[in-house]
Amino acid sequence: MLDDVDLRLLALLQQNAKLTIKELAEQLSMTTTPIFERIKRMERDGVIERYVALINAEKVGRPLVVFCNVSMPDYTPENIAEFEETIRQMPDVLDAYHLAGTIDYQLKVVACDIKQYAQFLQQLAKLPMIRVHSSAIALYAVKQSTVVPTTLKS
Amino acid sequence: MLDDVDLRLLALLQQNAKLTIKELAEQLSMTTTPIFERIKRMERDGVIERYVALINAEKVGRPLVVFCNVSMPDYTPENIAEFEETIRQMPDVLDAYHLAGTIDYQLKVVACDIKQYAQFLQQLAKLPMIRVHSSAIALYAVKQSTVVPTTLKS
DNA sequence: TAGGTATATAGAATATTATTCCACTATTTA
DNA sequence: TAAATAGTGGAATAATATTCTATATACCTA
Repeated sequence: MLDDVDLRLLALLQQNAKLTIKELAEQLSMTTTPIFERIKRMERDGVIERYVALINAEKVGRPLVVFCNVSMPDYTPENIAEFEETIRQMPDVLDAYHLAGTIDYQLKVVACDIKQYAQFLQQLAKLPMIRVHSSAIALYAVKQSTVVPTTLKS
Repeated sequence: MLDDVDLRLLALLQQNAKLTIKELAEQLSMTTTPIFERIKRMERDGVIERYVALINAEKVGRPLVVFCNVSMPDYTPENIAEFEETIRQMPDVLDAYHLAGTIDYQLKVVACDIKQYAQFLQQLAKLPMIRVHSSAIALYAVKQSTVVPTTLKS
């Protein structure tokens, strides 16, 4: 479904979505027509999901990243659906993964400071279907990337 | 440094970087000139770091997300610098945070399958300055967002 | 109060880019 | 061989970004 040109195109667009069709074509040694068509096809097919601006969290007053581990003792479909929907609607939770193992969920939370994170935890604690297990504060980000590798292996 | 209009502008651009100046101006009930200037200013100031395409990891053959916890028993500046630089150069590691606590590091890794993740772990195991502590496999993503909240509190 | 600064409106001109077409070519496949 | 697929090269048009100018407004300060 995706050939080598597609994958290299995705690599470029993941690094910089502002590259023009012309620049992309040059870097891939092709003309603009097929590049344009490939991009549109991948947008249509959902390979490219969206284009976004990445901003500096510190500069908008969110310097704190905390990983919050949560378990769900009563693991029912209703509890799962309700908890996950609640999480999706919390803007401070940037990422949330359902994990295999005893922890069940890991939430990546951004906060202004510890005090605000404490408030966040209180919100979580109100949810009856989960138990907050532990929080791990990030000292700093070693790496923060949105670039999914497109070449096989590494 | 950032006023309310800036923050609302950032909220829009974080959702969809393809919005035109005109559309942004309309949504903020302003004219195009100040919107254009505000964006350029925030790009210059590093508030907006970059524009990227977000792609569907599954559709490029990376359906697996694993969180890998690593500790560094001999916590020296040299070991820290070397390990972190190694991590930055591993394309399968999308995110890496230095955590407060016993775990030290958490890596978010994307992989094609468990077999490839095993190979990744073997690569990590070669690094003499760290000890791989545990891996947590993500069953699925409840939420995946790059949108840092720009309004105070939540 | 008067002047200066910063930021907005409104409109226009130009440059750049995206988007859509078309004719033609090369390669692969049925 | 004929049809289908994907590319080249070029061109036309529409949409956008970018740069400017003139003017208005609010706010701060001397």
